[in-house]
Amino acid sequence: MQRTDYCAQITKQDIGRTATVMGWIQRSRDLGGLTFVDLRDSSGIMQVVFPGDDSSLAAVHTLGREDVVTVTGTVAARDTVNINPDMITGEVELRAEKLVILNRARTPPFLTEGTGEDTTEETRLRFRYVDLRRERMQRNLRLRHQVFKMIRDFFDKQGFIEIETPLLTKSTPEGARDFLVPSRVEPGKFYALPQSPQLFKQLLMIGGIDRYFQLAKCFRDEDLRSDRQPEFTQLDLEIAFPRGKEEIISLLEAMFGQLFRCILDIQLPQRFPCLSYHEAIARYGSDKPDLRFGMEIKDISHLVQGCGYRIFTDTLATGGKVLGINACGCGRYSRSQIDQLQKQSLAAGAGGLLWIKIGEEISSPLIKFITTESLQEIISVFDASSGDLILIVAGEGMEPVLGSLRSMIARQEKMESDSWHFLWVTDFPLFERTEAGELTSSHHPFTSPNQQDIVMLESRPLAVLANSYDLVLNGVELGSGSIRIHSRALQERIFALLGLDKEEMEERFGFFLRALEYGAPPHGGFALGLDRCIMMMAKESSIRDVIAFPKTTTGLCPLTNAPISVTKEQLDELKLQQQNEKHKE
RNA sequence: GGGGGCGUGGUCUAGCUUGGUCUACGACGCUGGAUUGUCACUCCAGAGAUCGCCGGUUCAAAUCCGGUCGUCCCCGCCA
Repeated sequence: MQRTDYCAQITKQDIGRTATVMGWIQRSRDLGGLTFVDLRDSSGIMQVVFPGDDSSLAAVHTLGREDVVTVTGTVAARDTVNINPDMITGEVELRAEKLVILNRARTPPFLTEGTGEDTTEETRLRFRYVDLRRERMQRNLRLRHQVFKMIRDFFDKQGFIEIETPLLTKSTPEGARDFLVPSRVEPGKFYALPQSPQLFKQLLMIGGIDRYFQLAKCFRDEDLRSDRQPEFTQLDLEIAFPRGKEEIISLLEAMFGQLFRCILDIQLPQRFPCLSYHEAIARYGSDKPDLRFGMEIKDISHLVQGCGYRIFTDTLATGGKVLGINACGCGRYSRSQIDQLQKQSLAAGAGGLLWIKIGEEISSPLIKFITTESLQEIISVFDASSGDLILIVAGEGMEPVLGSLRSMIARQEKMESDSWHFLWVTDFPLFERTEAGELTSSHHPFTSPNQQDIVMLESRPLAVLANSYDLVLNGVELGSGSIRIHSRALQERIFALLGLDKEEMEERFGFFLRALEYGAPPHGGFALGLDRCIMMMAKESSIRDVIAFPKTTTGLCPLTNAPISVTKEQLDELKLQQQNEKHKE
């Protein structure tokens, strides 16, 4: 028997016709003389009816969940009273005439109905092949495919070509920890799996590829989170001779516009708003602000200048600022809820948290220290009214403290509306200072500085801005890009500032520096975390729900049990020795 | 590297605070039977658990303590 139809595609138009469907038993309701079976395939579910008087169909009584069958029968209309409005195929049913059991299934560890909330994620992953049958996972994987396909088509139309870059490549000891692969032919030497195809795509530009993209697998050996996996997929792209960052920005806006319109039926604005890094920090306390809600940071330094309150005057005297946000509607917060906010502020690095609660009357620890007029001025700056709570922090660089309070409150107060706020963040500092006091690239060392800042690279490196752009959606960083350095001399200056001497430069990046000397065109590009994008489009809270076979937070695969020990022979072949466990200390 | 939550039949869970009544609750699932319009079918009967693992305290441990493993969340980390 050959399949003629998919379950959920059978409609009233097919009534009277013979159909053969194949799939899994979702559920069967055996009434004795009459049996109903919900049959599921990749398209969905339809009801199959088995009459009791046909002995050739007697096997229906033995069917269990997830058994695999093929059924031939006649499509029939259901009587009006029997129509199930909750089912896509609820107006029809298949009257079975022939049943073949293709395969029996052991009782599954969980039901494939529902979204999986009724079992643990570990069990879902161990039996992923069963878990994937549920509608939610089928939908997510289909969405993932649609996104991939649409991206490929989009960039193809824009003149890009997809080129694969090596997975066995060279460790560039900067950034995340590499996954290493030992070389058999060169004992003691290792390949690294790419953290991104960064250098290869730049080499492709130098190689005369005008527009490159790749749906690239990337690997980073760092601790995992609900939005991080050790291997993940990024949309990597690069163009030669760009019309500045503007060209790349508008390409991505067009791409997202199409994705959201065609896949989610959502119309995005043609242009996404843009904030400079400094503006983002000043207004939202974050370089990836969530614009689904307001609660902007306000500087009230000028209002409290002469108030005489020690904490304020001391802060202002040492160059700090007095900043605050208005937690709208949080005026009802109890002492312990405010304590919670205070704890969060201390954890985020503030010396303390001051508050003004506006209710029937105004209560605040500040009342003793500042005049009623100043208090009223502050309240009006925040546009606060009864029921609001103003949170104030004093110090230097306190914006991120308020940023973290801002997101904490938004989450608590459910201010995160069901909307899509894309945002570009540009003009990041090219460098930042590590704890050890060294300079490090805030993006990556191939990012070009703003043209006019190049003169102060050595004199005031922290003031140099990068020709870069991050894309943020609802407070989540989706990706980042930049116009790259295409001159060897400038690239070497950057490396030198990062503390690399000539020898290290040659060893790590010699091949690349050389390539820059052979006619490297100006170029720039972008890298976008696709798993994260798809997670958000699917409204999932974990990246694992949009990846077919993800790893646990400890990097294990409950399905295959990877990673596992290898044999002595395998290690010998690679000239590797296992360190004795006892030597760990 | 650090902090926190969780671990009890196939699955999800109650019990743990205050050890004994636990011969471990319930639901779903499973097995057998009945059942001709169900769609969370219904009804009857039944099976199924070394309470993650190791050790300690105690007359007595699912329960208290220590360790360990697994898992999830967060900080660090993720150029």
